[in-house]
Amino acid sequence: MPRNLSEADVKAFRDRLCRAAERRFAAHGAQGVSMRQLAAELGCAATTPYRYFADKDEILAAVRAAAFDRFAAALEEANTASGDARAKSRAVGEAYLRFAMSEPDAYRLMFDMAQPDENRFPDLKRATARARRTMTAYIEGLVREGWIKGDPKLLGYVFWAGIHGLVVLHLAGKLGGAPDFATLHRTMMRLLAEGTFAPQAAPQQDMSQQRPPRRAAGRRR
Amino acid sequence: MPRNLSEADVKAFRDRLCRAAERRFAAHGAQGVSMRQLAAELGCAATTPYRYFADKDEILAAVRAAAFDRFAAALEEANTASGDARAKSRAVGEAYLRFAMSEPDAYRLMFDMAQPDENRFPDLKRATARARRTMTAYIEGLVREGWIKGDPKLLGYVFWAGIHGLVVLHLAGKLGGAPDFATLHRTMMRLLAEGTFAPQAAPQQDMSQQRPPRRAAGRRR
DNA sequence: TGCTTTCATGAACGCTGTAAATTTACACTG
DNA sequence: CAGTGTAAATTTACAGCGTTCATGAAAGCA
Repeated sequence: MPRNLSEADVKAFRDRLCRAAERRFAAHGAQGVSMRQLAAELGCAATTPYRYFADKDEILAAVRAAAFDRFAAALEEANTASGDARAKSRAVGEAYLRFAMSEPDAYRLMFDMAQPDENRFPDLKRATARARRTMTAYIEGLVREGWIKGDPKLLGYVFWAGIHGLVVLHLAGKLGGAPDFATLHRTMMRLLAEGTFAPQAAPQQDMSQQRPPRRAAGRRR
Repeated sequence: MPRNLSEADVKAFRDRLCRAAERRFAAHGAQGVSMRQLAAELGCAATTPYRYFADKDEILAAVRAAAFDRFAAALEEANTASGDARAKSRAVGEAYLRFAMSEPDAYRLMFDMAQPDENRFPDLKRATARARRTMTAYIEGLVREGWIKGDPKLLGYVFWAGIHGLVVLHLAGKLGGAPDFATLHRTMMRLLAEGTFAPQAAPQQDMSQQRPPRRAAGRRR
């Protein structure tokens, strides 16, 4: 019988490769990294990784799944913050931004990439589901405690899209730094949260009819 | 003197190539299209395009600039809609979404791509500036007429990020179609707009202190 | 008709991801 | 301990990539 890789050996190699891949993906983009470079860094032949991964896409998927898991872990940890739902949501929001800003490449790897047929990679699917669950969970707490009002699922997507939009525009350098990011983020959150208390418009009726502009009003507080 | 390409000839070839490139970029992604394929479709040698473009990136930049111009034109046209600022903003918002949904690849080419050193391509820079100007212009109208309240520049970025976040998540298939997109978009716009009338929080004071949850209030209307 | 200059081309270079053939090295058997 | 079978690693090879450069074709002027 020949030598046979133990499960631990396989995991060790895969981990080593993923670490190298993530660093290089971050530096040069997933597509600016070649198998030969990766192999050289690992000190093995160019084709050796093919015993541990089906192809380059599978490496990318593994790296993305790892990023999703780190992201989810950060959010889950933040969600254990003491205090009411509002405090928790602040902590989670901060963790979200902290991750996006400190690991922009990982963030891009996660959300700024439409990897085709993600179903090929069950582990990636699991990790994305975990991250998503954590992200939207805290919205339910906010609704439950009355800090915002509305359908948690709907609001979850809207809040997520709002933050995500800011982050990707920021990471792409499209915000030009005009208003600083913290202001943008605070404004986005404040508008969305406060907006949930506005009376729901009558669905689909002719809202575009003339109606006098309002000039603020001051609700309360 | 030898034959000399007229300016019109150059423009004709560039346009022809850009049309083919855009179609193929849309179908297979900018990076899944090779110069050889492109040249084959044009019926010329693989290296002929290099007389008209410095490299593949310049082709991409030209295609992106064209997309930005079409996008800006659509928004500008919508901005001439009759009615007050609110009607205009509705028209512009619809034009934005219509473009994103009917030409998702062009949208991704425009916003979902961090082309390095865009300054290399002045025409691209011009086209992006034009699109951005149109996008944020209508916010000023809304503020001027009192439909929303606040700093137009800040609000412009926030509204843009909100829409953009929804669109990219939708295009990336990350919304799962749970709430339909129209609902998400309507909600986002409503929350942001109504939120601008909420009293501004006192800046930076300890807002995370306990404060009783509010259970709606109903502002007016 | 020739000369000159511009444009188009084909060949070639150094890459890429990866399949297939080949070599290496280990664990077991006689 | 030598021998052997086979998993693992390497080498080789291929098709394709973006791009450069020497070469050939065509066109205007003398």
